[in-house]
Amino acid sequence: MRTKVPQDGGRSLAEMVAARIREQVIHGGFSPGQHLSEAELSDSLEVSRNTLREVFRVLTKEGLLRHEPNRGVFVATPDMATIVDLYRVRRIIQVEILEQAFSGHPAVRKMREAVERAKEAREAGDWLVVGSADLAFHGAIVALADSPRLDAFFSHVLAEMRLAFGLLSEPELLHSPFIELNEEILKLVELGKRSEAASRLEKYLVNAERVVLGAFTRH
Amino acid sequence: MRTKVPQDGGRSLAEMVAARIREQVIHGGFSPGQHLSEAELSDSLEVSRNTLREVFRVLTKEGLLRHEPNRGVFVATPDMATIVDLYRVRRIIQVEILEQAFSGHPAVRKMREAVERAKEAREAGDWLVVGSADLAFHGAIVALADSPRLDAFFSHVLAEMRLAFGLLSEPELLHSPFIELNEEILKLVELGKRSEAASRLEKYLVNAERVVLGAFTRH
DNA sequence: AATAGATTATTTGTTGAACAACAGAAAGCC
DNA sequence: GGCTTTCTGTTGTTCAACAAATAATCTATT
Repeated sequence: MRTKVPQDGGRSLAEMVAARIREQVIHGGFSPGQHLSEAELSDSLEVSRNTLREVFRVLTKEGLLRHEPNRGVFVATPDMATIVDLYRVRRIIQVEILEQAFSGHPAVRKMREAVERAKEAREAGDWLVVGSADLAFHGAIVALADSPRLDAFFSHVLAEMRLAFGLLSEPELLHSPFIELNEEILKLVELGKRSEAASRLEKYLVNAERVVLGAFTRH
Repeated sequence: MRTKVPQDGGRSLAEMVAARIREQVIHGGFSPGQHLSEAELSDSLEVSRNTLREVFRVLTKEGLLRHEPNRGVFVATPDMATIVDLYRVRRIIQVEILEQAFSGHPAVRKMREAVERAKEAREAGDWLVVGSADLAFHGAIVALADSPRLDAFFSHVLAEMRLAFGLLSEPELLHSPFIELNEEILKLVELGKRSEAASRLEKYLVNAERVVLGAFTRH
């Protein structure tokens, strides 16, 4: 299947190939643990092997691929240890950020938009959009800290979470129960009740971790 | 100056070239903002341009280099915004980790070793080692969280801090006053007084940020 | 039938040359 | 001096080649 990456003014080909593969990894276009052959993929994407290797280095740094010297590159395989670590990271970062949040911050608007979008998508039964909105809500929490480094790091965390969620076939179970909770956290932030919001978020994360680990166990 | 990277059993050439350049960036072998010419550097390191490009992608992701499409790669230039963000990241991550630390954790030993090493190096007047020990102390704090992702992220934070410190010519000012404070934090952790340790660390970070920003202003 | 060792095939890691595209510098014109 | 055009140098990408490492296959032994 030849799928040449179209040119998008301004962006380098490597960037676009990276975006393409990132998208495919996150949305299950490759199997977990799948080996990505340089020769095959460069052929099907119609790019040179060297360009693809640059892309592999970048996506490996983002945690979506795993590079083993002399053996090649594999799609990352989130396992239970991954889930545990991701939620640990989130508990440390998100909770602390919320403890220091202020309600007038522009990112609160993004949190609100994400909650509304999730509710609409739930009515329409579009669980993929619900999931995206849920994760966007959490990215917006991190954006409260005004830290480009934390934003970038957390975007990798979210990408890995999407990858992990993609392994599970229960989007409704993963996201639906948390829409009301997100709204509650949002309201607390809007009211300036930071400690309560942080406490609520921590409970949410502990719960969500349990749910996700449970779903992993059933696989 | 031709400086071929020696072969080191098992590691790929790209990895070793990355390590070489990382070392040079951190220790001031290049000027801040310096443009790194692919042609020149591949020639002087005696590696192919393609290999070097892979390395550039990796180090760019680590924050040590800045890649501008079609213009090339430049050594990162920590400015005051960088310092502000790095300390913000540290306040969010390190303080929260310390709030949850337990005194029996193996990383407490690393913290202790770093403090001892700093004290010895201070006696010997070796401020570079004092600085490394100080940063290792902080890496050990993060290691208390047992999170590979936070460890990796923080190692980049530390590399950027080293780069920033390298711009300043006052190692004594940057590190000496904090050896006793590190020991105090260590003692509190060893005694299980987490909140006090966290509070102490927060004050330290606020102070250190001021000192570093002050030194930047004088440059 | 299972295992170990040898051989073969495939893939990755690296190189170097080539060329198109882009950015910056230099030259020319008003 | 300012603007435009041309030139130069560098980056981005491609391709072909080859060495090294790993995986797959085959053969021999128990």
